Amino acid sequence: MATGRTHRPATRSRGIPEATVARLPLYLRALTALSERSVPTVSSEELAAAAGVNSAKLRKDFSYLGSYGTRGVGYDVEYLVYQISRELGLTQDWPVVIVGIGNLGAALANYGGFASRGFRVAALIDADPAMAGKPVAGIPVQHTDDLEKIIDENGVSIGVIATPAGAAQPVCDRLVAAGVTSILNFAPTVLSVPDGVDVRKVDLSIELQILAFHEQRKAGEEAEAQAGATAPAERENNGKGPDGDVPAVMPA
Amino acid sequence: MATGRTHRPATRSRGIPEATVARLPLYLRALTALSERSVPTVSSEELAAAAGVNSAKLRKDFSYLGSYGTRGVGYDVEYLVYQISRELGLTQDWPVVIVGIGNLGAALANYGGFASRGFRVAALIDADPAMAGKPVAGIPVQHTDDLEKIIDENGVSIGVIATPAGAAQPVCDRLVAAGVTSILNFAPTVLSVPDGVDVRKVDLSIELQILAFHEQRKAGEEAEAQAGATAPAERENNGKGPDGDVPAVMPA
DNA sequence: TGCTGTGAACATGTTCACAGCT
DNA sequence: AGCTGTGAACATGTTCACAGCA
Repeated sequence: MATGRTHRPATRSRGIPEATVARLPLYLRALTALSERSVPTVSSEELAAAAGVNSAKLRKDFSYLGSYGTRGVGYDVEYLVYQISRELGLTQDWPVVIVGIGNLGAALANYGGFASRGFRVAALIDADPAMAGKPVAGIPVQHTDDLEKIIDENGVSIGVIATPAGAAQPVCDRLVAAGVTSILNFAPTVLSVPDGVDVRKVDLSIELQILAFHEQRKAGEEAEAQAGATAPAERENNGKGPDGDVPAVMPA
Repeated sequence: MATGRTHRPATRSRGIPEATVARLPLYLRALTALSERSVPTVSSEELAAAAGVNSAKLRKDFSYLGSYGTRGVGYDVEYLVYQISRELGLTQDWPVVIVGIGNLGAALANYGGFASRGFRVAALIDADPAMAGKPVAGIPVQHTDDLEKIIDENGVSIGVIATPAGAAQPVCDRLVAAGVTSILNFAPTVLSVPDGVDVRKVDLSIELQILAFHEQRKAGEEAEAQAGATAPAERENNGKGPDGDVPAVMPA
């Protein structure tokens, strides 16, 4: 998914699996909480529980970063916090712009989790002239016209798109043209970007739909269990044919 | 993640891979757009492009649902829309509650993508008495005290948590106790739930951190390419110790 | 003794390439 | 001829189980 690029050929492996990268922030959060409670060391078992994964996975994940633990003891909390932060690139400052300051954009601007992790909201951008100058989360909203200038002056390489679906691709194109190489997209659209640009998508309704799928399956299992005995081999219809039950057409 | 549970032991397979389930909403969205433009059929190639995946994957995904295409022709748009909707459980109505009506909760309440997919926001719930009665997205906010009653009266099985991190687990417990079996969690916490309850997590800052990782890697590769020669085998620093920069503090 | 670190077995997911139907 | 549907090869991710170090 839009992510990988050329492998690191020379030097050492440095190939941290994508699945591991996705869990590092989780570990980091758990470790930060321990750090605040001044806990000096944790075992893989304890930390795994706090992060909601199993300990074998956690140890394997950490093994990709290096040998940061001590056998018979566990991991030094502060040291691990530092190593993971560095690995994730959080020891540097990442200026971020948020484009589209509606409900969601405002929520993102106010979200504390960004600032505390090295992300700095450098600017808020919206297409509505009425918004211009209005402060959101203490930051004045700027107009889309100045997008390129803003990106350039702040050295922004990460952009967040929280516009309506229709505006997302044009905004994306402008961000990329202005030099942004990583995009977090909240608009319900597939963005197309040139090679070398990473896109991650967060889609609220997709998550709900996945839940609905499992929810439905639970209900089905109950019914099945009640009915006793062998379930009726799944709606037979399946043989194909635009017949079957039910006409067609979606809600909308 | 948090999703799977006991495998279906008996009966027939009906095992749609999790990865496929996660893509069905994507296909559905692309198909709905085609449907609106009254396009009667699509090839796997076209649909795959619209959904941002490759065509082999799409065909494999559909093959788990059944043989819904026509060789030499493609897929009937309306028919597929219906089949996927049914598979995802979207042909039925899913009442949903949103707990925590801050910026994010309000954004969710206003989000059009829910209503258009069979999800109905049955209630908005917040702990702040000052919010009670205030309408958000046309729906009056109710107080947390009535949570159980609301769940019960509306037959809610899906809950969305958009509270601050600290409130998430208690809210989750109450939702589960009241009968909710699927939870979409926006709070930056690991929720623990009993068996049989599904949790999906959407974490804004985690996504940014993953982007930062790749962004950093890009920068590193450039530098390396410029500098030529072997990279300086990992910052030696930090022989352990509570030095480091390391910010700290949890989101909120 | 008690933990980490990791090879090896297993499970899941993706891609290829082509047989088979329309 | 043109497309779907799918076995088989491959790639990635997870879990097991234990060797090896503190």
